[in-house]
Parts: sequence; structure tokens; C-alpha cells
Amino acid sequence: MIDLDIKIYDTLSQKKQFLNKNRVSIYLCGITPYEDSHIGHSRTIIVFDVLRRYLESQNVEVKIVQNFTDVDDKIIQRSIDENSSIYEVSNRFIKHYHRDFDLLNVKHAHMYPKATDHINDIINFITQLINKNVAYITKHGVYFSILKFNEYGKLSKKNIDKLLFGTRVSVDYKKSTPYDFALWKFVTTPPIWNSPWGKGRPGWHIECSVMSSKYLQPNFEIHGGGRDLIFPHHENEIAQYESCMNTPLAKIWMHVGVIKINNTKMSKSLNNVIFLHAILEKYDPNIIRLFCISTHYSKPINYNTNSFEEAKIKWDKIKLCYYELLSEQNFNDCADVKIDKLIHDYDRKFHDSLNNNFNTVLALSSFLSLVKQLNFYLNENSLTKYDVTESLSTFQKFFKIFGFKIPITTYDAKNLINSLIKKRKILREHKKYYEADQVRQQLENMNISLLDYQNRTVWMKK
RNA sequence: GGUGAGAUGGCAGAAUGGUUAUGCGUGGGCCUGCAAAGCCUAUUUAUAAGGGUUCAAUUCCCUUUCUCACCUCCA
Repeated sequence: MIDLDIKIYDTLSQKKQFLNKNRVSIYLCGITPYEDSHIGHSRTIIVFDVLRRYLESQNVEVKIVQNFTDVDDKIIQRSIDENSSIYEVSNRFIKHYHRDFDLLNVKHAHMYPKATDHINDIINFITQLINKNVAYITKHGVYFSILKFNEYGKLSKKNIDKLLFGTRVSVDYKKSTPYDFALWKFVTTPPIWNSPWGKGRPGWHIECSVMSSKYLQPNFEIHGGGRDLIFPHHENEIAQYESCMNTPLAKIWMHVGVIKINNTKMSKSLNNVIFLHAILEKYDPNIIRLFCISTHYSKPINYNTNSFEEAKIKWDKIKLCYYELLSEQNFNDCADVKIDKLIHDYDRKFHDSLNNNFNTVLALSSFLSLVKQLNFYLNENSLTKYDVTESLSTFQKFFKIFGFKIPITTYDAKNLINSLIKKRKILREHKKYYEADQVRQQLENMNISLLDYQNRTVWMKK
């Protein structure tokens, strides 16, 4: 029996914290839908998808809320450029988001709240902040006063005094201190909403505090997002929420490392953004998933042209072993049962790795070791039927947790394939190679390719 | 300048106070109608440099060098 004792590193306390064993609620900062998603987004989303799948496999009840920031300068700019509305822009890219991530076999979040659907909640929240005297009104908008929240900087480990010396932010006469941030901006051009303080639109950070507290219990388990959100976004979320509610927003702040391109930051200005749809045209979604979990989630990934090729090789290895097991017909039922010990060892390593701050890399390597052993036994033809059945079910569990998808082959299809392979085998034994190749072609037309080994033939679905 | 994270074999990338990570690549072998792959085996002093603690350090501590991230919107 495997004990579920999952620890996740918390950015705030800088320690690993235990997760609740029964119920885990996650608020994940989603995307701003002003353009297509890139591989950086996919990493964060996939990491949390695998985490969710893993927890669910351990009978933990998971709830994920993932927002869409559908009002933002970039969306507005795009809508102006296109002479359309922010809703047209955001709806289009939300559609694209789902198109891409459905292909990646990412489970849907339980909710996808949008900022524009929560304007009233946002206004109410800001009102409370004003009443608590931590926000103030200027002629440009409503601002949060970071000096009123004396723990400001605790997440990103920033010292406010030093921060205020910073030269990166120009001192703005509108605000009390340069790092005060807008809760509500007064504007006269659409999109605008009425508020008690004047027409305008919400600031960037307020929606997440509002929606996470609306849909999840106080001090929910995990608040997640990319590393680059730590400051200022998550820092500000904490400030807003905690100065209003006097209770911690989330128990664990979990941050996923960024993807770099040739050791530099991926950014629009450098023109090196790699869009997900472009990768999806070239690579199997399983390969993209494998790429994303092949480095520990907390570390940056340095992407280069080989990255996906390497993930592809790894995936092919796993897939091949799966099909070898599926193709196996010559069971050696005189042999000892080997699989129980193998699976037992693998299971322990696999769970230990994931339980210890979600080390997918180590979990993956334990699976690859299992694959290696199975390949060895397959090659010497020493697996029993029980071994093969158990191995296949281990593969399926593994696929389910990591979200890998393999086309299903029906029972009837399998029978047909096996009978054709048998037919071809006899033809080959009689050196009727032309006819044998015709059978192979017939299978090829069914999208089945064959691999002849010393003592067996393996089929594989393309 | 501040804060944080790093520096592991040819490459990617884990872990660890004492034991082979794993994958790729490379050499050799087996197998082989074709095709493709697989299996076996070998492979390099692998832990940035210097010092300290210790019976023992790649792992802990100190110093140095270097890299990256955040400090402006960013997953």
C-alpha cells in the first residue's frame, strides 16, 4: 500500500508543504487571450494537468479554477488594431486556447472564470479595500497602497525600502509610492464600466484575488502559475486579499519555471516566441507533454532545436514497448512470473518521486527503467501471459497520469491484425516474399506498420 | 544595485553525507528476404575553482569565478 504523502515546494515559506489527502483546490493563473498560446503556456498548463491527474489517481478530489484575463491593454490594443471589440478578440483566442490544449489532451478546468463577468465582484472588493483604508482614489483611478500592507514583498522576498530606491520604475506623481498599483483605472474609451468612483475598468491584479476567493475556500491548497508571475502579480494578489480578509489566500504558492530559447528569454521583441499550434503541426501531442515533464517543473527549460527530437526518441521508445506487449502472442507460461517484483519496485520509485515535490523527471526515469527490463524479457521471450497483462495495465495507468494518448485498437481489429500477421508469417516461411509484402501493405493501409524481430512480429498503429 | 535560482560525463537532465540515475550520442557484437527496429556489451577522471567541517562531500559551511531569472506586461 502506498502512502499518499505529497509535498510541494511553497514559494512563500520556501519549504515543502504537505498537501491535503482528500481534497485539493487549485487556482491557476491562466492566459490573457490576445494571441495564440506558446510553449511557455503549455508547460505551465501541462504541469498542472499532470499534477491534477496524479492526485486524482490517488483518489484526491481536485478542483481547478483557471481564469481568463479578458480585459487588458494588449487585448484592447488588438481590438483597436482590428477595429473590433475586446470580446471578439478574447473569444477568438479563448477558442484557440481550447483548440490547442484539447489536442494536448489537457483536462478541462472545473471553471474558467473571466474578468469581464466579475466586474460587480471586483467593484465590491475594491469598495472593501477603500473602506479598510488600504486603497485610495486619485483623479486617475483607485490605487492600492503597498505601505498599508506591511507584509508587502513577502512572496517575492523584496524589501520595500530597497524597492523604492529602484530606478526601473519611473516615479509617477499620481501615486503615493511608485509601486502602488491600480485597482481601477478611470478611462473614457471602451471598454468601460460604471463604478462608485467613476467610469473605467479594473486593474490587472484584482480579478485573480476576486475570482479565487469567490470560487474557492479561504486558504485553498495551491495557487499556481508561471515563475514570472511572482512579482508583481502574485505579490499584489496577496496584498489585496490578505489586507481585506485577514487570512492567507492560499496554502502553497507553486511556480513553474519559464522556457528559454537558446538560453535567452522568449519574448515578442526578440521575435523568438514559439507558438503551440506550430509545434502541434510537427509533433505528436504526447511528445510535447513529454518535453514539458522532462525537466523538474521548478527549473527553467532551455529550449533548442533538439529538444523535441529528444522527447520524440523517448516517446517512441515507450510507445514501441507498449505495442510490443500488445503484439505479444508467444507467452512463455513455463517461465517464472517476473512482473510483480518489477512493478512493485517501479511503483515505489514512481510514487516517491512524484510525492517529493512532484519530480516528474525521476518518475519518468523509473518508468524507462521498467521499459528497459521489459524489452529485455520480450527479447528473450520469457514473459508469461500474466506478465504481459500486468505490464499493459501498468502502461495504461502511467499513460493516464501523464496524459499520454494512444489510439485504441478494438478487440476485433486486434484479431484481424493478428490473423494477417500469422498469414504473413507462413508466407515468409515459404519464402513467398511478394505475397508477404502484399499482406504487409494491406496492414499498412489500415495504418498498421510491422516490425520483424528475431522470433516475433510487432505491429504498431501509426 | 537588490532578491532568488543555478554551475553534474560528448549532449539533455535527476539524485544523494559513503552504493549504476535515466535518456540520447559514440564503439563493438547479436539478429536480419526487404523495411525498420530491438537486444547485448563497452564508453569518458561527470559533479565550476579554492579552502573548511567530517571516518567519508558532488551533497553541509566559507570565499572566488561564471550563468540565468525577477525587480516594466509576460505562463
